[in-house]
Amino acid sequence: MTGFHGEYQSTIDAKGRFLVPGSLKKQLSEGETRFIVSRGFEKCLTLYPIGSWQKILDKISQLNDFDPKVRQFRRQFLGGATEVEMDSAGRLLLPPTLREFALPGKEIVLAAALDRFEIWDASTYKQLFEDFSADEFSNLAQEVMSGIQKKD
Amino acid sequence: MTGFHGEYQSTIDAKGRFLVPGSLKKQLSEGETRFIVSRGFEKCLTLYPIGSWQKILDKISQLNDFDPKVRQFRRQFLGGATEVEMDSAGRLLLPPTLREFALPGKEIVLAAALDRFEIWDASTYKQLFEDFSADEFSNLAQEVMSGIQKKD
DNA sequence: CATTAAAAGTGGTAAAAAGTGTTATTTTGT
DNA sequence: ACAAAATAACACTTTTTACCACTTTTAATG
Repeated sequence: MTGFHGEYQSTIDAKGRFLVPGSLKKQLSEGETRFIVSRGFEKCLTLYPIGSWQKILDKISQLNDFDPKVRQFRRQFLGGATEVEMDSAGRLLLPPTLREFALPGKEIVLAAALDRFEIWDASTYKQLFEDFSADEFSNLAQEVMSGIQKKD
Repeated sequence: MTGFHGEYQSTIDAKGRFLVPGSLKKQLSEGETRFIVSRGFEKCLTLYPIGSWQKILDKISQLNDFDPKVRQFRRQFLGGATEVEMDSAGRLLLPPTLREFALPGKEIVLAAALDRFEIWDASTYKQLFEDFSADEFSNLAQEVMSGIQKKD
């Protein structure tokens, strides 16, 4: 089953680590301790269990790197993608360049996103919802979901 | 699997050397200390482990060298390509011409790019991401990943 | 040429910083 | 209240940094 769910808070310690919340860990397979962190599309990071990442990487490595657009995309997407592993206490160490990119504060939010998680700065994340009215939400939902064919 | 990952910072010392970060070294095979550095397509350098370089070289040598365009490409691509070897302390010495080409400052970033690394001036690299909106990114992603065909 | 001076390259070391692991204490949920 | 999880504090190891010393190469000069 590859659909994560939930929204968790954590804090980054003095060494740049954060504790993976226990309730999130329960969604991971036994011994699933390795991840890839990378820049997200918005000002957040993305946390891929190693399996989810591999699928994406396979696709990208088939692209033609002599195409400048491919290179630009690759840099945005792959640049920064770093493997991290939970330590004995269930913590993850974030690479400095990525922390600078998306996590100005110590408080973070881990939000499930299909087969991966997004890591947000807590206040940035909160802002996302405050800036977004119920109406806007409803309209967006309609727009986005209308193109989807129902499966049976 | 030859997919490098990660993004690392380093600094060039007075003699033009930089220390290969320990976490990057872990991704290299035992005794893999020789590399080829060359000009990248954009304002960066490319660092090929000797094996990755060989693959590209093989491709290029299959091109028809009686075609003047091929010869021009070959010169451009191979020109500047220099072999470098890690010293006893795990440092790499950069050829002056290449440093002038892409690395104005002392702070650099090494970013994984599939089977090789790109070496960027730190502030140039940071700029890459700051100048790039989430919208542009997702458009590019869509374009590149969906068959690569769409032109305008 | 031979000699010297300057520059470039190589290697090593000590101090600082970063990363890792452990334990104890507090908080939380059941 | 109890067990599990989160926090905080600390000790220890490894890596990185910033120097310094030495060798080799290059260039320059008499």
